[in-house]
Amino acid sequence: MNWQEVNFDWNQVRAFLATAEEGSFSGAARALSTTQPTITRQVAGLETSLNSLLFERSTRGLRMTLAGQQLFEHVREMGSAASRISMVAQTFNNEVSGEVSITAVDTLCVKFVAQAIRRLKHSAPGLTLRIISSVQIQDLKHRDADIAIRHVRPTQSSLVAKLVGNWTASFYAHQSYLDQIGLRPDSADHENVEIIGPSDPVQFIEICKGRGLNLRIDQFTLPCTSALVAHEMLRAGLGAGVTADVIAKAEPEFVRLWPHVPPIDFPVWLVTHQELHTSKKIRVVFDVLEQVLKEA
Amino acid sequence: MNWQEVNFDWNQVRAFLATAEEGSFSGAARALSTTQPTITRQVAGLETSLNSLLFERSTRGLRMTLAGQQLFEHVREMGSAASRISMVAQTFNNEVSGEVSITAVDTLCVKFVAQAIRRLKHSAPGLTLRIISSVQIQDLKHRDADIAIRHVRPTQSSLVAKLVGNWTASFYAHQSYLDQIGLRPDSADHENVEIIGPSDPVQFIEICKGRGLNLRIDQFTLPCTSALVAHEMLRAGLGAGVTADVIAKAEPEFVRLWPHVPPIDFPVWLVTHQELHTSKKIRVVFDVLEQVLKEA
DNA sequence: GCCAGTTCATACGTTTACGTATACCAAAAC
DNA sequence: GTTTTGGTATACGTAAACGTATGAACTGGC
Repeated sequence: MNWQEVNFDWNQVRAFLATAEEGSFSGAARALSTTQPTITRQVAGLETSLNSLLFERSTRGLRMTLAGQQLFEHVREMGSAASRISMVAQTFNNEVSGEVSITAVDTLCVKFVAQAIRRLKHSAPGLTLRIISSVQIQDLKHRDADIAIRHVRPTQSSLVAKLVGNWTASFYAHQSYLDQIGLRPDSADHENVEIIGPSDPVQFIEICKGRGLNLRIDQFTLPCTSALVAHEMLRAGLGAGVTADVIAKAEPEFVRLWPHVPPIDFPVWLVTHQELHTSKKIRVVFDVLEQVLKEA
Repeated sequence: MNWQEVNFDWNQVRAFLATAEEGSFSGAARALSTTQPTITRQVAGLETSLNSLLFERSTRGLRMTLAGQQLFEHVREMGSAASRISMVAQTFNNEVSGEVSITAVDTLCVKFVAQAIRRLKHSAPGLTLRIISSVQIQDLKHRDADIAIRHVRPTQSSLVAKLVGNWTASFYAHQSYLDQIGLRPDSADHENVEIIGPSDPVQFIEICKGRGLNLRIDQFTLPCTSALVAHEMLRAGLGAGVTADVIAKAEPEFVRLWPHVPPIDFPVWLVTHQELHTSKKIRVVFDVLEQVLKEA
């Protein structure tokens, strides 16, 4: 390594990375558990070392310069490597204690992750589980979460994934809703059914059409961004919607609709970072989650 | 980025990298232009943060632990990214001043790099050229040099290379040596000729055999690790040896031997890092070197 | 239009990390 | 055997970086 040319402060690079990610000095300070003047100083110091302006400052925030954008790519790679360092170091710790974070769709969090936590409370009492129920996919590569439950096969080579099941989902409605609109469970009628569904129904309509079910866009009267909210809407008898069969079977009042429509099947993947997979505490949680999901 | 988990000091990682590369805290301190207590502290701090011992200390030096070795891989990648940051930042500087380092076999340094320097002295007076004449190939990726003259096509994708010539090399000896051993220039006799050659002649003998010249290993009485030293030995009339024709033709007393042996041909590549190729000052030197080498 | 909640910039006292100096140890050179 | 030359560890005064406090400017809700 030619340290003559690489003579800038690496912590200042870290400040730059956090600032770029958070969009402000103050935000970076919060993320790094430090103060805004420190971040401001560090970024200014890096700008001096590299002899380039990284951000244009204004009273209402920052804008990255062209130079900053070009450097950002490599700065992010530095951050990725730093992330891997912390993960590999985790590996050396054989104690099953501390925190493990899990991300999944909220309905799964409620049912299966809760079940996993219950079991771990006995077998690994020192463990704290952080649940990140998120609609958008969390970035495992940068360690936003340790373990994820996903329904598509991960493509990144740095992740290890295990297929723990192939589940199915069907249309359901609460008995009270059927009574209300006067629909018989075995009826194929779907003209006047209101659908509780995703906020962007276009793609969803296509999937249904492939299965012989033609829905109109105006039937999607209750778009929900959260699957858990959608589930509660179903239970409240406000319409019909798609639910995983394993979840619906726990609700005695849920009635499956349109038996002629074949269920939608989807895989269930348990995913973690390859560096973390050898960590004892991650492994323990991973294995329990696998067990719980396979039992479903 | 999850800064909760990546909570170590990045400068301490830099200290670890330098220590691992240099093999000692003191060496790392010299490389980073700081002091040994600082490096010792920083590495100790990293060991605390990562909760792993990185080096086993003894009074006569260090030995990296298994944990250190496993982490080193990612630490090095962090260093590579840091290196790229400095290179990209160079790019923004449009002034043709400062330092540019060139690495090449020493004979080429003497003849062509010197010629390039002479031209640059007029066109770019603010420039300082550092010449790294090295037998082993310098690591351009980590910026041990900015520009290299090589005789094999570089394989690394992060390097840009330009073919500036296809040169030939033949056997030469000084007139005085021929007089001494009584060899006629057009003679095919090579039984009693002493060869000034590489320190490891086995591979070299194979190449000669392929060209119809059978040399014995005991003829290599003057192995040289430096091409420049070998050249001076030739000039001093101590034996025969292979020299690039473009270099030999500047020596009026050099006589080409064994015309029946076809010349060895080899490519001449001018190489730099892809990130550096857009830097103004690097570009200026690169272009002059290209010009000089193509004229040869 | 005003006020609460942002943002970045700046001044100043305190803490932290650095460099100097030195002790100590082991292997190589004399 | 002694000296030289490498290395790490530790103590302590100094200098650099940090956090607190505060100011100025802009946004958005009321």
